[in-house]
Amino acid sequence: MAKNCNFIEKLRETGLRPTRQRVKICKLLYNRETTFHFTINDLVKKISEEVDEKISLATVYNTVHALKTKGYLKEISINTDRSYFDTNISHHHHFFDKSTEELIDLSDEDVEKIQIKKSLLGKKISSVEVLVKVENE
Amino acid sequence: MAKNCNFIEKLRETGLRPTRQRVKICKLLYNRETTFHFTINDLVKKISEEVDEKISLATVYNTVHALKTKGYLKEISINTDRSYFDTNISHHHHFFDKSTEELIDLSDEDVEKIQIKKSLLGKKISSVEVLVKVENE
DNA sequence: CTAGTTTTTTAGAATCATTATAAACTGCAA
DNA sequence: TTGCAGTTTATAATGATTCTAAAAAACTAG
Repeated sequence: MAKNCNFIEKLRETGLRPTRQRVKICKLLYNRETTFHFTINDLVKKISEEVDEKISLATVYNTVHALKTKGYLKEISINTDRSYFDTNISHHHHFFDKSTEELIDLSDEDVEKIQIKKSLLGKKISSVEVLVKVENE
Repeated sequence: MAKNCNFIEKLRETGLRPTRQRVKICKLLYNRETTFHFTINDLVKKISEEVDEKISLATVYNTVHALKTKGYLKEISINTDRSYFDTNISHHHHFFDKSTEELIDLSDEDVEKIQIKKSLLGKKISSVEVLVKVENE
């Protein structure tokens, strides 16, 4: 789902009906230069500012969840009180700025390859994620 | 706070009054062979099984929070719906078994040193944590 | 030891993010 | 255009966590 693409087709391809609400949310999320890191609250605020139609809170949750399930969004766990989502779905890591509570992408190449020397019997690795917390100097 | 130590002294040293409830919780958490990974819910269950006195939920939360603040517990963010805590406060990483929802320690030596090639102006790194999610093969 | 002060515990209420519900609505295929 | 499965919606429910205010316990000084 790159910039300016046809969200209607994209949604349809993955079996999500391109409803008014979904298309509007997708435009907000993906029609932008850079990746977008957000909490549900951020997104709701953005909708109320930039969308000409009220979208109910439940729909925002439903849509974000559907996009996540279809692989269009990544969920990042920073702390317990709320979920962060990331429109960048490529494999990458994150900085989390404790001062501003913002997430910043760390591309895969920004982190030296991670070697895990231990393995667990009967288990396979499904993901390796690095979270680098930063604060003001 | 190693195995079998005197919790009364330990607590007092950090300015926490060694109340009955705190001492009992500390015994549960630290009087064991291996490190303990738990959610509040796990701990409450353990208390009801192994402690001869009811400890109110608010006290469990208060105590865990106080121990965390004093550096006796580490909080690990895996997902949004609940907090995990770890009695191992040394620098280390984690496996998270998606099948059992269990945390497993990965010692610092089990992970090849992590090099972050990018830095943020005016920010310093306060922690680098690796979370390796695993699932059944 | 004891009175007085401070901290802690407690049950229950409050909060906040998220999920469930069930009725109304909509996209779409026939 | 019609019918129905998929969606949206307002609102209620949930569940983890935090708050509150009163009672209890721990400490301190005399």
